[in-house]
Amino acid sequence: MSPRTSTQLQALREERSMQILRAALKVFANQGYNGSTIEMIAREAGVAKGLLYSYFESKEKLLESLITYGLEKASAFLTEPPDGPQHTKEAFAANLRKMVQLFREEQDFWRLYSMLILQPKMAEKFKADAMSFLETYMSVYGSYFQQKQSKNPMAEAMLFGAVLDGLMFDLILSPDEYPLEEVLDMIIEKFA
Amino acid sequence: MSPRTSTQLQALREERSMQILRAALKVFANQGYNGSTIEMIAREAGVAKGLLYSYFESKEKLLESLITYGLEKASAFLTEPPDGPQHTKEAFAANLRKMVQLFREEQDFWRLYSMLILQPKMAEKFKADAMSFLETYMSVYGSYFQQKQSKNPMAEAMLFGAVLDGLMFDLILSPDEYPLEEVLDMIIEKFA
DNA sequence: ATTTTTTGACTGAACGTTCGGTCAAAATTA
DNA sequence: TAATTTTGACCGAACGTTCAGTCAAAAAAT
Repeated sequence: MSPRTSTQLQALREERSMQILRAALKVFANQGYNGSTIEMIAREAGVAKGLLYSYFESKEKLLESLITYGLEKASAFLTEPPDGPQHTKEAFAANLRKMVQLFREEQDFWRLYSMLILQPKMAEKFKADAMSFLETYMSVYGSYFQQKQSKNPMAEAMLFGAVLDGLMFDLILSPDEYPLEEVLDMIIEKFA
Repeated sequence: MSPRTSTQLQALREERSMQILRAALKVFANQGYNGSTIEMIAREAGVAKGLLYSYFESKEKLLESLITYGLEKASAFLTEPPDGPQHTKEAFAANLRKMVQLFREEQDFWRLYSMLILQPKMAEKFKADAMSFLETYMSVYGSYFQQKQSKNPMAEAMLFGAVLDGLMFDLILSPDEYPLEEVLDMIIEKFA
C-alpha cells in the first residue's frame, strides 16, 4: 500500500506535470522543437532531466501533450458562453477582442504552434487537434458572415480568417510597437 | 597557370552553388533548420556531403546565404518598374496580384522564412535583411494608403500588411483548396 | 520501514565538420 | 597529335561533440 493517499499523489503529479509543460512551452517556443534539448527544459523547470521521463515518455510525446493541452485550453476559452445578443456589431467587436486576448495570453503557445504547422510532418501530427480547434473557431464566427449582408460570405469569412492569422503573426514580430487598438477599430469598420 | 580557365571554373562553381542552395531550401523548408542534416541536403543535391563545405563554410552560413539571396531576389522582383499609372484601383489590384505571384513562385522560401522569424535568435540574425526587404515593400504600398481617402491611413496600411501575411500563411496551410480569386476580389473591394 | 520521487552519470546513435585520396579535364610538352 | 603534368572538384570514412533516453542509487515522504 502507498503511504500517501492516491488523491494526494495525483495532485502532486498534476502540479509537476504542469511545471514541466510550462518550461517546455517556453523553451520550445524560443528555440524551436529541434533546437531545444531535454536538458534545457529540465533546467528551466528546475528539475533533473531524468525526471521528465517519469512524466512524459519522450520529447516527442511532451510536445504532443503541450499542443493538445494548449488547443483544448483555447477551445474552452472560446466556448465560454457569450453574455449578450449575438450577430450584432457589438458582439462581433467583443468576439474580436476575445480572440486577441486569447492570443496575447498565450503568445508563446501560438508562436510555437505557428512554427510547427509550417512543417508538413508536424502539421500532419497535429491535424486532428487542429481540426477540432478550427470547428470551435467556426462556431464562433461561422454564422456571423452568413447572416450578414455580403456579396460573398464565404470569401469574406476566409479573408477575416486571414486577418486574424496575419494580426497574430505581426503581433508576434513586434508585440510592443504594434498599434493594436487602431487596427482593431479598422477591422471592425471593415468587417462588422 | 590554371588547367581550366577561371571563367569556366567560376561558371561551374556558380551552378553548383545554386544547385546546393536549391536543395537546401527544399530540405530546410520541409524539416526546419535544426531538423535538417547536411546529409539530407547533400542527398537532395546529389553530391557528397563534404562538397557542401567547399561551397559554404558551415550549415549556419548556408542558411544565411539562402535567406539573404531569397530576400534580395524578392526585392528585385518587387522593384521591377510598374507599367501603368500608380495610385489607381487597377494599380492596387495589379500590385496585389504581383505580391501573390511573388509568394506562390517561392512558397518554400516564405515558409522557411516564416518559420525562422518566429524564433527570436533567428529573427535577430536576419534583422538587417528583413528591414531591407520591408523598405522595398513599403515603397510599393506605403504611398497608396497615404494618398487614399481613409480615416486612419496608417492603421489601414498595417491592416493590409496583416492581410498579406495572413493570406500567405493560409495559402501555405492549404495551397490547393484555397479560394484565392474570390478572396483577392474581396480584398480589392475592401482596400482599393 | 517501505514506497515513491528525484537525481545525474552514463550509453550509443546521430550529427556537423574535416581531410587524405581519386579522377576527369585542361595545360603543357615534345 | 599524343603523352605527360597539373589542377581543384569531388568523395566518403573518420573524428569529436551533442543529445535523447536509461538506470542505479540517494532523498524524501509518511
